Amino acid sequence: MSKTVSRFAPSPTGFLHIGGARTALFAWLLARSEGGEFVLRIEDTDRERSTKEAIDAIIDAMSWLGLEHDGEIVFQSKNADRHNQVIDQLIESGHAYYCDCSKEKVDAMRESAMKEGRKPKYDGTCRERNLGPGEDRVVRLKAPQSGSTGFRDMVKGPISVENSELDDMILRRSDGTPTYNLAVVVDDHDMGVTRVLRGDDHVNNTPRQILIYNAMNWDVPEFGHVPMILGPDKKKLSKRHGALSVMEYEKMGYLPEAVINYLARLGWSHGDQELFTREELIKYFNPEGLGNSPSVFDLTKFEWVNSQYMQQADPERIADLVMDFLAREVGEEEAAKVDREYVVKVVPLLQPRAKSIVDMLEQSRVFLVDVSHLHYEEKAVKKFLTSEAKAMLEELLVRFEAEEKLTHDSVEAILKGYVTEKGLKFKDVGQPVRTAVSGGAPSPGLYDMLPVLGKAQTVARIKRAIEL
RNA sequence: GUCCCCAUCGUCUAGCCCGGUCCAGGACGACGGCCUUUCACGCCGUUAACGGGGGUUCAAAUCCCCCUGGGGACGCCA
Repeated sequence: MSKTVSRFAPSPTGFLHIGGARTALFAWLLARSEGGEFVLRIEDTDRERSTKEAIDAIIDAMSWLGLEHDGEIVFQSKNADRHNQVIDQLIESGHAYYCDCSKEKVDAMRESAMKEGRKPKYDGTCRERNLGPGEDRVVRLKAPQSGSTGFRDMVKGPISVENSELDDMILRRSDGTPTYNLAVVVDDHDMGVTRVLRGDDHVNNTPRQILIYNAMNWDVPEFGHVPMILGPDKKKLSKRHGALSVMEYEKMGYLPEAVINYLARLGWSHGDQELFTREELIKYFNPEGLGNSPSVFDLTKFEWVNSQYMQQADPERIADLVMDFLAREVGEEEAAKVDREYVVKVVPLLQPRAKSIVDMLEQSRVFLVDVSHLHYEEKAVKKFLTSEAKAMLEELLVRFEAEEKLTHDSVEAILKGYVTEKGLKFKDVGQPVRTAVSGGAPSPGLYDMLPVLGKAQTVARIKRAIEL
Protein backbone atom coordinates (compact mmCIF):
# COMPACT_ATOMS: atom_id res chain seq x y z
CA MET A 1 0.00 0.00 0.00
CA SER A 2 1.58 3.24 -1.04
CA LYS A 3 1.50 6.34 1.07
CA THR A 4 -1.61 8.48 0.90
CA VAL A 5 -1.23 11.67 -1.03
CA SER A 6 -4.24 13.93 -1.19
CA ARG A 7 -4.52 17.33 -2.71
CA PHE A 8 -6.46 20.54 -2.85
CA ALA A 9 -6.63 22.10 -6.29
CA PRO A 10 -8.43 25.43 -6.33
CA SER A 11 -8.64 27.65 -9.33
CA PRO A 12 -7.54 31.15 -8.37
CA THR A 13 -10.51 33.08 -9.65
CA GLY A 14 -11.50 34.59 -6.34
CA PHE A 15 -11.22 34.27 -2.59
CA LEU A 16 -11.35 30.96 -0.78
CA HIS A 17 -14.92 30.67 0.35
CA ILE A 18 -16.36 28.54 3.05
CA GLY A 19 -17.20 25.67 0.72
CA GLY A 20 -13.74 25.49 -0.75
CA ALA A 21 -12.28 25.71 2.71
CA ARG A 22 -14.26 22.71 3.80
CA THR A 23 -13.14 20.69 0.81
CA ALA A 24 -9.57 21.66 1.61
CA LEU A 25 -10.08 20.72 5.24
CA PHE A 26 -11.36 17.25 4.38
CA ALA A 27 -8.56 16.62 1.92
CA TRP A 28 -6.07 17.84 4.51
CA LEU A 29 -7.63 15.66 7.19
CA LEU A 30 -7.58 12.68 4.89
CA ALA A 31 -3.84 13.04 4.39
CA ARG A 32 -3.03 13.86 8.00
CA SER A 33 -5.16 11.10 9.43
CA GLU A 34 -3.21 8.58 7.43
CA GLY A 35 0.15 10.13 7.94
CA GLY A 36 0.26 10.98 4.27
CA GLU A 37 0.96 14.12 2.33
CA PHE A 38 -1.27 17.00 1.46
CA VAL A 39 -0.30 18.90 -1.66
CA LEU A 40 -1.57 22.15 -3.02
CA ARG A 41 -1.97 22.80 -6.70
CA ILE A 42 -3.17 26.04 -8.15
CA GLU A 43 -5.20 25.44 -11.27
CA ASP A 44 -4.33 28.64 -12.98
CA THR A 45 -4.71 27.57 -16.59
CA ASP A 46 -7.55 29.98 -17.18
CA ARG A 47 -5.35 32.94 -17.85
CA GLU A 48 -8.31 35.21 -18.21
CA ARG A 49 -9.74 34.70 -14.79
CA SER A 50 -6.78 33.69 -12.67
CA THR A 51 -5.23 36.44 -10.64
CA LYS A 52 -2.25 36.85 -8.39
CA GLU A 53 -4.50 38.37 -5.73
CA ALA A 54 -6.69 35.30 -5.70
CA ILE A 55 -3.66 33.06 -5.32
CA ASP A 56 -2.47 35.07 -2.34
CA ALA A 57 -5.94 35.15 -0.87
CA ILE A 58 -6.21 31.38 -1.02
CA ILE A 59 -2.79 30.86 0.51
CA ASP A 60 -3.53 33.36 3.28
CA ALA A 61 -6.83 31.75 4.10
CA MET A 62 -5.31 28.28 4.24
CA SER A 63 -2.57 29.44 6.48
CA TRP A 64 -5.02 31.22 8.78
CA LEU A 65 -6.91 27.96 9.08
CA GLY A 66 -3.70 26.07 9.65
CA LEU A 67 -4.10 23.80 6.65
CA GLU A 68 -0.45 23.55 5.87
CA HIS A 69 0.54 21.75 2.69
CA ASP A 70 3.55 19.61 2.02
CA GLY A 71 6.15 20.41 -0.57
CA GLU A 72 6.11 23.21 -3.08
CA ILE A 73 2.91 24.64 -4.47
CA VAL A 74 2.36 23.36 -7.98
CA PHE A 75 1.15 25.80 -10.59
CA GLN A 76 -0.72 23.97 -13.27
CA SER A 77 0.11 26.52 -15.91
CA LYS A 78 3.76 25.57 -15.62
CA ASN A 79 3.05 22.01 -16.67
CA ALA A 80 1.66 22.80 -20.11
CA ASP A 81 4.58 21.15 -21.89
CA ARG A 82 4.16 18.00 -19.94
CA HIS A 83 0.44 17.98 -20.65
CA ASN A 84 1.05 18.29 -24.35
CA GLN A 85 3.62 15.57 -24.23
CA VAL A 86 1.02 13.25 -22.75
CA ILE A 87 -1.47 14.24 -25.42
CA ASP A 88 1.08 13.37 -28.09
CA GLN A 89 1.61 10.03 -26.45
CA LEU A 90 -2.11 9.43 -26.51
CA ILE A 91 -2.25 10.24 -30.21
CA GLU A 92 0.65 7.91 -30.91
CA SER A 93 -0.92 5.06 -29.00
CA GLY A 94 -4.16 5.55 -30.87
CA HIS A 95 -6.09 6.76 -27.84
CA ALA A 96 -6.60 10.23 -29.25
CA TYR A 97 -7.14 11.84 -32.61
CA TYR A 98 -7.22 15.17 -34.36
CA CYS A 99 -10.57 16.68 -35.19
CA ASP A 100 -11.37 19.62 -37.42
CA CYS A 101 -15.04 19.96 -36.68
CA SER A 102 -15.85 23.55 -35.96
CA LYS A 103 -17.33 24.67 -32.70
CA GLU A 104 -20.48 25.70 -34.54
CA LYS A 105 -20.81 22.28 -36.06
CA VAL A 106 -20.45 20.56 -32.71
CA ASP A 107 -22.88 22.94 -31.07
CA ALA A 108 -25.40 22.10 -33.76
CA MET A 109 -24.87 18.40 -33.08
CA ARG A 110 -25.54 18.92 -29.42
CA GLU A 111 -28.58 20.96 -30.05
CA SER A 112 -30.23 18.48 -32.34
CA ALA A 113 -29.34 15.61 -30.04
CA MET A 114 -30.96 17.49 -27.20
CA LYS A 115 -34.07 17.99 -29.28
CA GLU A 116 -34.29 14.31 -30.02
CA GLY A 117 -33.99 13.58 -26.36
CA ARG A 118 -30.51 12.13 -26.65
CA LYS A 119 -27.46 13.02 -24.64
CA PRO A 120 -25.84 16.05 -26.24
CA LYS A 121 -22.41 15.00 -27.37
CA TYR A 122 -19.88 15.07 -30.14
CA ASP A 123 -20.75 12.40 -32.67
CA GLY A 124 -17.26 11.16 -33.41
CA THR A 125 -17.11 12.32 -37.02
CA CYS A 126 -13.32 12.47 -37.04
CA ARG A 127 -12.59 9.36 -35.02
CA GLU A 128 -11.39 7.32 -37.95
CA ARG A 129 -10.24 10.05 -40.28
CA ASN A 130 -6.65 9.84 -39.16
CA LEU A 131 -6.16 13.55 -39.45
CA GLY A 132 -2.78 15.04 -38.65
CA PRO A 133 -2.05 18.27 -36.88
CA GLY A 134 -3.31 21.41 -38.49
CA GLU A 135 -4.71 24.86 -38.10
CA ASP A 136 -7.78 25.02 -35.86
CA ARG A 137 -7.69 21.35 -35.08
CA VAL A 138 -8.32 19.99 -31.63
CA VAL A 139 -7.28 16.66 -30.18
CA ARG A 140 -9.96 14.42 -28.83
CA LEU A 141 -9.85 11.33 -26.68
CA LYS A 142 -10.90 8.21 -28.54
CA ALA A 143 -13.18 7.02 -25.79
CA PRO A 144 -14.70 3.57 -25.65
CA GLN A 145 -18.21 3.59 -27.10
CA SER A 146 -19.60 0.67 -25.23
CA GLY A 147 -19.34 -0.72 -21.76
CA SER A 148 -19.36 1.37 -18.68
CA THR A 149 -16.96 3.20 -16.45
CA GLY A 150 -17.36 3.01 -12.73
CA PHE A 151 -15.55 3.69 -9.52
CA ARG A 152 -16.11 3.36 -5.85
CA ASP A 153 -16.60 6.82 -4.46
CA MET A 154 -15.16 7.27 -0.98
CA VAL A 155 -18.29 9.01 0.16
CA LYS A 156 -21.04 8.01 -2.24
CA GLY A 157 -20.22 4.40 -2.84
CA PRO A 158 -20.24 2.78 -6.26
CA ILE A 159 -20.99 5.05 -9.20
CA SER A 160 -21.12 3.92 -12.76
CA VAL A 161 -21.84 5.55 -16.09
CA GLU A 162 -22.43 4.06 -19.49
CA ASN A 163 -19.60 4.90 -21.84
CA SER A 164 -22.18 5.76 -24.45
CA GLU A 165 -23.07 8.72 -22.27
CA LEU A 166 -19.59 10.10 -22.50
CA ASP A 167 -18.24 11.76 -25.59
CA ASP A 168 -14.83 12.13 -27.10
CA MET A 169 -13.78 15.04 -25.00
CA ILE A 170 -11.28 17.56 -26.18
CA LEU A 171 -7.81 17.11 -24.75
CA ARG A 172 -6.07 19.92 -26.60
CA ARG A 173 -7.75 23.07 -27.76
CA SER A 174 -7.28 24.52 -31.20
CA ASP A 175 -4.92 27.08 -29.72
CA GLY A 176 -2.70 24.25 -28.53
CA THR A 177 -3.48 24.48 -24.84
CA PRO A 178 -4.51 21.41 -22.85
CA THR A 179 -7.96 21.22 -21.33
CA TYR A 180 -8.87 20.87 -17.69
CA ASN A 181 -9.73 17.20 -17.58
CA LEU A 182 -6.48 16.24 -19.22
CA ALA A 183 -4.39 18.56 -17.09
CA VAL A 184 -5.93 17.34 -13.85
CA VAL A 185 -5.25 13.74 -14.64
CA VAL A 186 -1.68 14.35 -15.68
CA ASP A 187 -0.93 16.53 -12.68
CA ASP A 188 -2.54 14.22 -10.18
CA HIS A 189 -0.62 11.34 -11.63
CA ASP A 190 2.68 13.20 -11.73
CA MET A 191 2.22 14.44 -8.20
CA GLY A 192 1.57 10.92 -7.02
CA VAL A 193 -1.91 11.71 -5.77
CA THR A 194 -3.56 8.56 -4.48
CA ARG A 195 -6.81 9.94 -3.16
CA VAL A 196 -8.79 12.75 -4.68
CA LEU A 197 -11.34 14.37 -2.42
CA ARG A 198 -13.16 17.21 -4.12
CA GLY A 199 -16.48 18.93 -4.60
CA ASP A 200 -19.62 17.20 -5.70
CA ASP A 201 -19.66 19.08 -8.97
CA HIS A 202 -16.83 16.89 -10.21
CA VAL A 203 -18.65 13.60 -9.99
CA ASN A 204 -19.51 13.76 -13.65
CA ASN A 205 -15.94 14.47 -14.62
CA THR A 206 -14.62 11.46 -12.82
CA PRO A 207 -15.52 8.77 -15.36
CA ARG A 208 -14.06 10.94 -18.11
CA GLN A 209 -10.88 11.30 -16.15
CA ILE A 210 -10.72 7.60 -15.47
CA LEU A 211 -10.85 7.05 -19.22
CA ILE A 212 -7.69 9.09 -19.54
CA TYR A 213 -5.97 7.17 -16.75
CA ASN A 214 -6.89 3.97 -18.54
CA ALA A 215 -5.69 5.22 -21.89
CA MET A 216 -2.34 6.05 -20.32
CA ASN A 217 -2.38 2.83 -18.35
CA TRP A 218 -1.90 4.70 -15.12
CA ASP A 219 -3.09 3.71 -11.69
CA VAL A 220 -6.44 5.30 -10.98
CA PRO A 221 -6.57 7.11 -7.63
CA GLU A 222 -9.46 6.75 -5.24
CA PHE A 223 -12.07 9.45 -5.62
CA GLY A 224 -14.42 10.99 -3.13
CA HIS A 225 -16.95 13.74 -3.68
CA VAL A 226 -18.21 15.85 -0.87
CA PRO A 227 -21.64 17.44 -1.15
CA MET A 228 -21.90 21.15 -1.35
CA ILE A 229 -22.90 23.66 1.26
CA LEU A 230 -26.27 25.37 1.05
CA GLY A 231 -27.38 28.78 2.22
CA PRO A 232 -30.23 29.26 4.70
CA ASP A 233 -32.61 29.24 1.73
CA LYS A 234 -31.31 25.81 0.74
CA LYS A 235 -29.81 27.23 -2.40
CA LYS A 236 -26.25 26.47 -3.24
CA LEU A 237 -23.94 28.82 -1.43
CA SER A 238 -22.26 31.03 -3.95
CA LYS A 239 -20.55 34.36 -3.87
CA ARG A 240 -23.77 36.17 -4.52
CA HIS A 241 -25.57 33.87 -2.16
CA GLY A 242 -23.82 34.54 1.07
CA ALA A 243 -20.74 32.41 0.56
CA LEU A 244 -18.23 34.53 2.34
CA SER A 245 -14.51 34.39 2.06
CA VAL A 246 -13.08 32.58 5.05
CA MET A 247 -11.15 35.74 5.73
CA GLU A 248 -14.44 37.55 6.24
CA TYR A 249 -14.97 35.33 9.23
CA GLU A 250 -11.59 36.37 10.50
CA LYS A 251 -12.64 39.98 10.14
CA MET A 252 -15.82 39.30 12.04
CA GLY A 253 -13.72 38.11 14.92
CA TYR A 254 -14.19 34.39 14.76
CA LEU A 255 -11.44 31.99 15.75
CA PRO A 256 -9.86 29.76 13.10
CA GLU A 257 -10.21 26.64 15.23
CA ALA A 258 -13.94 27.36 15.49
CA VAL A 259 -14.22 27.64 11.72
CA ILE A 260 -12.37 24.35 11.39
CA ASN A 261 -14.52 22.64 13.99
CA TYR A 262 -17.77 23.88 12.53
CA LEU A 263 -16.79 23.07 8.98
CA ALA A 264 -15.63 19.62 9.99
CA ARG A 265 -19.00 18.88 11.56
CA LEU A 266 -20.82 20.21 8.52
CA GLY A 267 -21.04 17.02 6.55
CA TRP A 268 -18.90 14.85 8.72
CA SER A 269 -19.56 13.25 12.05
CA HIS A 270 -18.02 11.05 14.66
CA GLY A 271 -20.90 9.76 16.73
CA ASP A 272 -22.42 12.47 18.87
CA GLN A 273 -19.29 14.49 19.43
CA GLU A 274 -19.58 18.17 18.55
CA LEU A 275 -16.34 19.72 19.67
CA PHE A 276 -13.02 18.42 18.42
CA THR A 277 -9.48 19.52 18.91
CA ARG A 278 -7.33 19.50 15.83
CA GLU A 279 -5.65 16.36 17.10
CA GLU A 280 -8.97 14.62 17.60
CA LEU A 281 -10.04 15.58 14.13
CA ILE A 282 -6.91 14.01 12.71
CA LYS A 283 -7.29 10.97 14.87
CA TYR A 284 -10.95 10.34 14.12
CA PHE A 285 -11.29 11.51 10.55
CA ASN A 286 -12.38 8.91 8.11
CA PRO A 287 -14.09 9.49 4.77
CA GLU A 288 -16.67 6.92 5.88
CA GLY A 289 -17.94 9.51 8.29
CA LEU A 290 -18.68 11.95 5.50
CA GLY A 291 -22.32 12.54 4.78
CA ASN A 292 -23.63 12.33 1.26
CA SER A 293 -26.29 14.97 1.26
CA PRO A 294 -25.84 18.71 1.04
CA SER A 295 -25.90 20.72 4.25
CA VAL A 296 -27.00 24.17 5.24
CA PHE A 297 -24.52 26.56 6.76
CA ASP A 298 -26.09 27.60 10.05
CA LEU A 299 -24.57 30.76 11.40
CA THR A 300 -26.26 30.38 14.76
CA LYS A 301 -24.67 27.07 15.44
CA PHE A 302 -21.36 28.31 14.14
CA GLU A 303 -21.55 31.16 16.64
CA TRP A 304 -22.15 28.69 19.40
CA VAL A 305 -19.07 26.72 18.37
CA ASN A 306 -17.08 29.93 18.31
CA SER A 307 -18.28 30.95 21.73
CA GLN A 308 -17.16 27.58 23.06
CA TYR A 309 -13.67 28.25 21.79
CA MET A 310 -13.78 31.81 23.05
CA GLN A 311 -14.38 30.50 26.55
CA GLN A 312 -11.59 27.98 26.45
CA ALA A 313 -9.01 30.19 24.83
CA ASP A 314 -5.94 31.51 26.57
CA PRO A 315 -6.69 35.08 27.76
CA GLU A 316 -3.27 36.21 26.61
CA ARG A 317 -4.05 35.22 23.08
CA ILE A 318 -7.54 36.72 23.16
CA ALA A 319 -6.12 39.93 24.56
CA ASP A 320 -3.69 40.14 21.66
CA LEU A 321 -6.54 39.66 19.24
CA VAL A 322 -8.60 42.32 20.96
CA MET A 323 -5.63 44.67 20.71
CA ASP A 324 -5.30 43.85 17.00
CA PHE A 325 -8.93 44.51 16.35
CA LEU A 326 -8.75 47.73 18.32
CA ALA A 327 -5.81 48.83 16.21
CA ARG A 328 -7.72 48.07 13.02
CA GLU A 329 -10.49 50.27 14.27
CA VAL A 330 -8.75 53.26 15.79
CA GLY A 331 -5.29 52.92 14.34
CA GLU A 332 -2.02 51.65 15.76
CA GLU A 333 -1.25 54.81 17.63
CA GLU A 334 -4.47 55.04 19.57
CA ALA A 335 -4.48 51.35 20.28
CA ALA A 336 -0.98 51.53 21.69
CA LYS A 337 -2.30 53.75 24.45
CA VAL A 338 -4.28 50.87 25.85
CA ASP A 339 -2.44 48.81 28.41
CA ARG A 340 -2.30 45.25 27.14
CA GLU A 341 -1.84 43.87 30.63
CA TYR A 342 -5.06 45.53 31.63
CA VAL A 343 -6.84 43.94 28.69
CA VAL A 344 -5.46 40.58 29.77
CA LYS A 345 -7.28 41.05 33.05
CA VAL A 346 -10.49 42.17 31.40
CA VAL A 347 -10.68 39.31 28.92
CA PRO A 348 -11.52 36.47 31.33
CA LEU A 349 -14.55 38.42 32.55
CA LEU A 350 -15.81 38.70 29.03
CA GLN A 351 -14.95 35.24 27.76
CA PRO A 352 -18.26 33.65 28.77
CA ARG A 353 -20.19 36.55 27.29
CA ALA A 354 -18.55 37.33 23.99
CA LYS A 355 -19.52 35.55 20.81
CA SER A 356 -16.56 36.86 18.85
CA ILE A 357 -13.53 39.08 19.19
CA VAL A 358 -15.47 41.95 17.70
CA ASP A 359 -18.17 41.37 20.26
CA MET A 360 -15.59 41.24 23.01
CA LEU A 361 -14.00 44.49 21.94
CA GLU A 362 -17.42 46.04 22.03
CA GLN A 363 -18.11 44.75 25.50
CA SER A 364 -14.71 45.76 26.78
CA ARG A 365 -15.37 49.42 26.11
CA VAL A 366 -16.88 49.85 29.54
CA PHE A 367 -13.51 48.89 30.94
CA LEU A 368 -11.35 50.85 28.56
CA VAL A 369 -13.12 54.14 28.77
CA ASP A 370 -12.27 56.72 31.44
CA VAL A 371 -14.91 57.89 33.93
CA SER A 372 -15.39 61.12 32.09
CA HIS A 373 -16.36 59.28 28.94
CA LEU A 374 -18.47 56.57 30.50
CA HIS A 375 -21.95 56.61 29.10
CA TYR A 376 -24.79 56.36 31.58
CA GLU A 377 -28.02 54.98 30.24
CA GLU A 378 -30.94 57.15 31.11
CA LYS A 379 -33.25 54.31 31.88
CA ALA A 380 -30.85 52.64 34.27
CA VAL A 381 -30.01 55.92 35.95
CA LYS A 382 -33.64 56.71 36.54
CA LYS A 383 -34.39 53.30 37.89
CA PHE A 384 -31.35 52.60 40.03
CA LEU A 385 -29.69 55.88 40.88
CA THR A 386 -32.47 57.23 43.01
CA SER A 387 -31.70 59.58 45.86
CA GLU A 388 -31.79 56.72 48.34
CA ALA A 389 -29.47 54.76 46.15
CA LYS A 390 -27.11 57.70 45.99
CA ALA A 391 -27.15 57.91 49.75
CA MET A 392 -26.10 54.26 49.84
CA LEU A 393 -23.41 54.88 47.31
CA GLU A 394 -22.06 57.70 49.52
CA GLU A 395 -21.72 55.27 52.38
CA LEU A 396 -20.24 52.53 50.24
CA LEU A 397 -17.82 54.99 48.72
CA VAL A 398 -16.28 55.55 52.12
CA ARG A 399 -15.83 51.85 52.58
CA PHE A 400 -14.26 51.33 49.18
CA GLU A 401 -11.92 54.24 49.75
CA ALA A 402 -10.84 52.78 53.04
CA GLU A 403 -9.72 49.65 51.25
CA GLU A 404 -6.11 49.57 50.17
CA LYS A 405 -6.87 47.47 47.17
CA LEU A 406 -10.07 46.01 45.81
CA THR A 407 -10.12 42.25 45.56
CA HIS A 408 -12.84 39.74 44.88
CA ASP A 409 -13.07 39.06 48.60
CA SER A 410 -12.89 42.61 49.83
CA VAL A 411 -15.60 43.75 47.43
CA GLU A 412 -17.76 40.86 48.48
CA ALA A 413 -17.17 41.63 52.15
CA ILE A 414 -18.05 45.28 51.75
CA LEU A 415 -21.18 44.68 49.73
CA LYS A 416 -22.48 41.78 51.74
CA GLY A 417 -21.57 43.44 54.99
CA TYR A 418 -23.46 46.55 54.01
CA VAL A 419 -26.49 44.55 52.98
CA THR A 420 -26.71 42.65 56.26
CA GLU A 421 -26.02 45.72 58.29
CA LYS A 422 -28.87 47.63 56.71
CA GLY A 423 -31.18 44.66 56.42
CA LEU A 424 -31.47 45.08 52.68
CA LYS A 425 -31.67 42.71 49.78
CA PHE A 426 -28.52 42.35 47.76
CA LYS A 427 -30.38 43.46 44.70
CA ASP A 428 -31.12 46.83 46.24
CA VAL A 429 -27.46 47.53 46.59
CA GLY A 430 -25.99 45.57 43.73
CA GLN A 431 -27.93 47.21 40.96
CA PRO A 432 -27.10 50.80 41.93
CA VAL A 433 -23.43 49.92 42.25
CA ARG A 434 -23.48 48.17 38.93
CA THR A 435 -25.15 51.10 37.28
CA ALA A 436 -22.62 53.44 38.84
CA VAL A 437 -19.61 51.57 37.53
CA SER A 438 -20.91 50.29 34.19
CA GLY A 439 -23.34 53.01 33.22
CA GLY A 440 -26.16 50.53 33.14
CA ALA A 441 -25.04 48.17 30.43
CA PRO A 442 -24.95 44.45 31.09
CA SER A 443 -21.70 43.66 32.78
CA PRO A 444 -19.74 40.96 34.56
CA GLY A 445 -20.29 40.37 38.24
CA LEU A 446 -19.29 43.09 40.67
CA TYR A 447 -16.80 40.98 42.62
CA ASP A 448 -14.89 40.38 39.42
CA MET A 449 -15.41 43.69 37.78
CA LEU A 450 -14.46 46.14 40.52
CA PRO A 451 -11.06 44.61 41.20
CA VAL A 452 -10.24 44.73 37.50
CA LEU A 453 -11.41 48.31 37.18
CA GLY A 454 -9.30 49.14 40.19
CA LYS A 455 -9.94 51.23 43.22
CA ALA A 456 -9.31 54.59 41.59
CA GLN A 457 -11.65 54.00 38.68
CA THR A 458 -14.32 52.45 40.89
CA VAL A 459 -14.27 55.33 43.30
CA ALA A 460 -14.29 57.88 40.52
CA ARG A 461 -17.23 56.21 38.82
CA ILE A 462 -19.25 56.05 41.99
CA LYS A 463 -18.53 59.71 42.63
CA ARG A 464 -19.68 60.63 39.19
CA ALA A 465 -22.81 58.55 39.54
CA ILE A 466 -23.69 60.38 42.73
CA GLU A 467 -23.38 63.68 40.89
CA LEU A 468 -25.77 62.64 38.12
C1' G B 1 -34.32 16.79 -22.60
C1' U B 2 -30.46 12.97 -21.09
C1' C B 3 -27.22 11.15 -17.36
C1' C B 4 -25.37 11.14 -12.29
C1' C B 5 -26.18 12.07 -7.13
C1' C B 6 -29.20 13.07 -2.81
C1' A B 7 -33.71 12.65 0.79
C1' U B 8 -34.19 11.42 9.50
C1' C B 9 -36.50 17.23 14.14
C1' G B 10 -36.38 24.55 11.72
C1' U B 11 -30.71 23.49 11.23
C1' C B 12 -26.13 20.06 11.83
C1' U B 13 -26.46 15.00 12.52
C1' A B 14 -26.50 9.40 15.03
C1' G B 15 -28.91 5.09 13.50
C1' C B 16 -29.24 2.53 7.57
C1' C B 17 -24.07 -1.34 4.89
C1' C B 18 -24.90 -6.42 9.07
C1' G B 19 -33.86 -5.49 9.49
C1' G B 20 -35.98 -6.36 15.89
C1' U B 21 -32.19 -3.20 21.40
C1' C B 22 -35.65 3.29 17.69
C1' C B 23 -43.29 4.79 20.17
C1' A B 24 -35.81 7.21 16.50
C1' G B 25 -30.46 9.36 20.08
C1' G B 26 -27.14 13.87 20.42
C1' A B 27 -26.13 19.12 19.25
C1' C B 28 -27.62 24.29 17.79
C1' G B 29 -32.07 27.14 18.06
C1' A B 30 -36.79 28.12 20.35
C1' C B 31 -39.68 27.75 24.89
C1' G B 32 -39.93 26.97 30.35
C1' G B 33 -37.20 26.54 34.88
C1' C B 34 -32.86 26.66 38.29
C1' C B 35 -28.59 29.70 39.60
C1' U B 36 -28.38 35.17 40.15
C1' U B 37 -26.92 42.38 41.46
C1' U B 38 -27.66 42.93 35.39
C1' C B 39 -26.14 40.18 31.03
C1' A B 40 -23.95 35.90 29.94
C1' C B 41 -21.92 31.06 31.29
C1' G B 42 -23.57 26.59 33.52
C1' C B 43 -27.37 23.09 34.88
C1' C B 44 -32.45 20.84 34.33
C1' G B 45 -36.73 20.11 31.36
C1' U B 46 -40.10 20.77 26.98
C1' U B 47 -40.65 21.23 21.75
C1' A B 48 -39.77 18.87 16.98
C1' A B 49 -38.15 14.31 12.11
C1' C B 50 -37.78 8.69 9.30
C1' G B 51 -41.01 12.99 1.82
C1' G B 52 -45.24 9.73 -0.52
C1' G B 53 -46.89 4.96 -2.39
C1' G B 54 -46.19 -0.03 -3.19
C1' G B 55 -43.71 -4.47 -2.03
C1' U B 56 -40.29 -8.33 0.79
C1' U B 57 -40.63 -10.00 6.00
C1' C B 58 -43.26 -12.56 11.96
C1' A B 59 -40.83 -7.56 12.04
C1' A B 60 -38.45 -1.83 7.93
C1' A B 61 -35.86 4.61 9.39
C1' U B 62 -33.04 0.28 7.97
C1' C B 63 -33.77 -4.27 2.00
C1' C B 64 -36.33 -3.76 -3.29
C1' C B 65 -39.41 -0.90 -6.88
C1' C B 66 -42.09 3.45 -8.36
C1' C B 67 -43.34 8.55 -7.55
C1' U B 68 -42.32 13.28 -5.74
C1' G B 69 -38.97 16.84 -4.35
C1' G B 70 -33.90 18.84 -4.37
C1' G B 71 -29.07 19.26 -6.48
C1' G B 72 -25.27 18.53 -10.07
C1' A B 73 -23.45 17.62 -14.93
C1' C B 74 -23.97 17.64 -20.18
C1' G B 75 -18.00 23.75 -22.58
C1' C B 76 -12.15 24.49 -27.35
C1' C B 77 -14.37 26.95 -18.01
C1' A B 78 -12.03 25.06 -14.03
